[in-house]
Amino acid sequence: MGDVKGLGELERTVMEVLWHRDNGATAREVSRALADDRDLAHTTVMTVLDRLAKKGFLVREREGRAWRYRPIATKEAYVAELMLGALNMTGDRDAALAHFARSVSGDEVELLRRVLDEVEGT
Amino acid sequence: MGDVKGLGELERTVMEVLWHRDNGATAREVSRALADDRDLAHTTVMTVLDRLAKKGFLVREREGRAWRYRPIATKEAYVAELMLGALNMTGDRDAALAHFARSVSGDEVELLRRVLDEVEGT
DNA sequence: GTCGTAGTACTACGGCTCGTAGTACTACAG
DNA sequence: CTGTAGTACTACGAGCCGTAGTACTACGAC
Repeated sequence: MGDVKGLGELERTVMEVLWHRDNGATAREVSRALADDRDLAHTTVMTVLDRLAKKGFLVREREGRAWRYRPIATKEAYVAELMLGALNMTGDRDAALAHFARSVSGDEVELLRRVLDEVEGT
Repeated sequence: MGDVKGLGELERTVMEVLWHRDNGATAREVSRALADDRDLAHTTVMTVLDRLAKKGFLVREREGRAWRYRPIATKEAYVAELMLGALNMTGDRDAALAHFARSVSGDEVELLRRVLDEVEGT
């Protein structure tokens, strides 16, 4: 399992677009989606999509002459993996985990508790 | 609150050394500590320490003519902050958090539960 | 059948970070 | 006064990322 790479700003923005739609998107679609906020050359978007695919964040499959890109993991999985990556960086997972648990807000403590209960049932 | 920067490989190694001792260390001490594993010029270590200080990971204070460097945060705090950084990257903290909670091992679920209980008491 | 349009692949370049280190200067010990 | 440890400052090459151009292809419209 390779280490979880952080993504760049634009890369993350593009991932965001893909995460927001079921069924992925073509370069053109991503381009259009970003057109409102940012003024990017179409090829820029294509390059980024290509890199994301090479990095293993996207799969692409043919759709006519174009490619349709799909995220391999959900955003939540990605974030969770980043978190685990950070956690693995330490020798003392427990200490770090404890510290983390104390850093989340009250509501989230509630949420965590619920999820833990649910996991317990497994 | 700036974003949590990831550290480079060597930077982390150096932080590791500092985290492993109370009371920080001088450049020379870090140099010596690393001498076994890596063959680094002394100035390299100094540069790294300097950068870490500039990035806000270390404080330094005079000790004779030398500087003594001390981590500003504990390793656990750093890791926790990295995790929170990842978590903040998402719009849906809850979903990510839930996903994360499901990704930790059984023992850690136990640990988390204990910590949560403790927090509750606050 | 040719012309525009959308699509692809490939290449490129500048900025920033990081690993790595040299050099030049200073201050204290013997 | 000379070596040694220390500092500050500068540097350079690799890699990543934002950004994009160019050159070529395939399909639809006329």
